[in-house]
Amino acid sequence: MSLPHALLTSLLEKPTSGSELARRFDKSIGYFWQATHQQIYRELARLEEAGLVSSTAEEGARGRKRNYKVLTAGKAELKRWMSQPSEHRNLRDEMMVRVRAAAIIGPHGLQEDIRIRLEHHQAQLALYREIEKHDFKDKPKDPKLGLQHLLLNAGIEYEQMYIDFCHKVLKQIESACDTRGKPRLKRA
Amino acid sequence: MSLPHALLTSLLEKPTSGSELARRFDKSIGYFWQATHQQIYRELARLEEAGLVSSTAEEGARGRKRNYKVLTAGKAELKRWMSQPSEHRNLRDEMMVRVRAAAIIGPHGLQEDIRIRLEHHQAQLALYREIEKHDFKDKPKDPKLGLQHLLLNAGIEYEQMYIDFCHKVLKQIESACDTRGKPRLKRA
DNA sequence: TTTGACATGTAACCCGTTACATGATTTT
DNA sequence: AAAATCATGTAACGGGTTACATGTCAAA
Repeated sequence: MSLPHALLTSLLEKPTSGSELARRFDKSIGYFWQATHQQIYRELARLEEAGLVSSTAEEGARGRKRNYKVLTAGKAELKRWMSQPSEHRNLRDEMMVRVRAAAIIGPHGLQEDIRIRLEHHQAQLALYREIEKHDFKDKPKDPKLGLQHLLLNAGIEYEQMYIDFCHKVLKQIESACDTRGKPRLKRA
Repeated sequence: MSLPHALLTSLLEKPTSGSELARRFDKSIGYFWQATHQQIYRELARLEEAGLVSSTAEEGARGRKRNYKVLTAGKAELKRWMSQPSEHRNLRDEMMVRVRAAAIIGPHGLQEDIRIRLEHHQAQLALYREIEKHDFKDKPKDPKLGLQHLLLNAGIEYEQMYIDFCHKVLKQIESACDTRGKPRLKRA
């Protein structure tokens, strides 16, 4: 249940509207926690209902921009949440399942899929590096930015790892095909 | 939608019952795709309904062990799925959200949380290494195991990366406290 | 034969997703 | 003023999770 707290964090940094939050979620926090605008609106309504945030707009002002800001209770809730043990989420990656399947029944076109993923992760890596250059390289050691820089670096390392993994799998599939002339298929 | 295909893969490797699959999912495939026994039973029922697997048990034999095996159509479906582009899942990690929050309102007990996570990931890493020693070290280069070894290594590298990240964050928080005597808090 | 563990199943809930609708605002 | 766009919202669905229920089998 991180979404409300991600929103609180984002609103604490700078009060804004739901649509703006949705856009901001494509960056920064969005690298580790994504949300569609429907989720965000739903959650903002709940947060307001719970008295954790307030918005500048009368009831039922559909279509008009609402500006949200965090109330004291909201900040308190965020602190409370921070001091609780976080829920652990395991890795969950469809491609890994496919690699496992390929180990059983052969590649069956997995290479193409991996190449697509490779492109995506390479693009993501390039984006992160661009952000790093733009946001962190000039300010040598602002301690306020330290944690955010660590987050960005975690993203960078993750992408590098993923890219590396893709290359290894491609190489492995290729070499297995070379040795045996053909991907291993147990005939049904 | 990987669960049915993960089940097909697992059943192709060795036909078994739902409960056994649930147990096996705690290992191997389970490192990258988890499922509770309810999900597994639900999905097995669907797969049988769709004619992709068959089970040894008359209708409505509740409580009695059912042995599932993959039918030809099931294997075909798995191959079809493998040649389709896979869905991309972004990272989604609650701890990262907390680190981001800590960058805004200060640590607030985050360190303790990180230490718990550290222990977990260290234990996971140790487990993976144990598996590697047990399953892969003696068989130097069985090409059939190549992909599975790569998967295991991906898990190992991921855990190492996560552990490393935790250490960095702890260090950063600590040093920030040293410099300023106290974690930076904007008073409400 | 009763107890307890095991195997399967039912039900309800919440989050995340998708499709779409409606009110406001800006552009032409 | 009509059209396009923006901001917010409603509704429905599916996967994943949790709690619990029921039937089977083996051990005491």
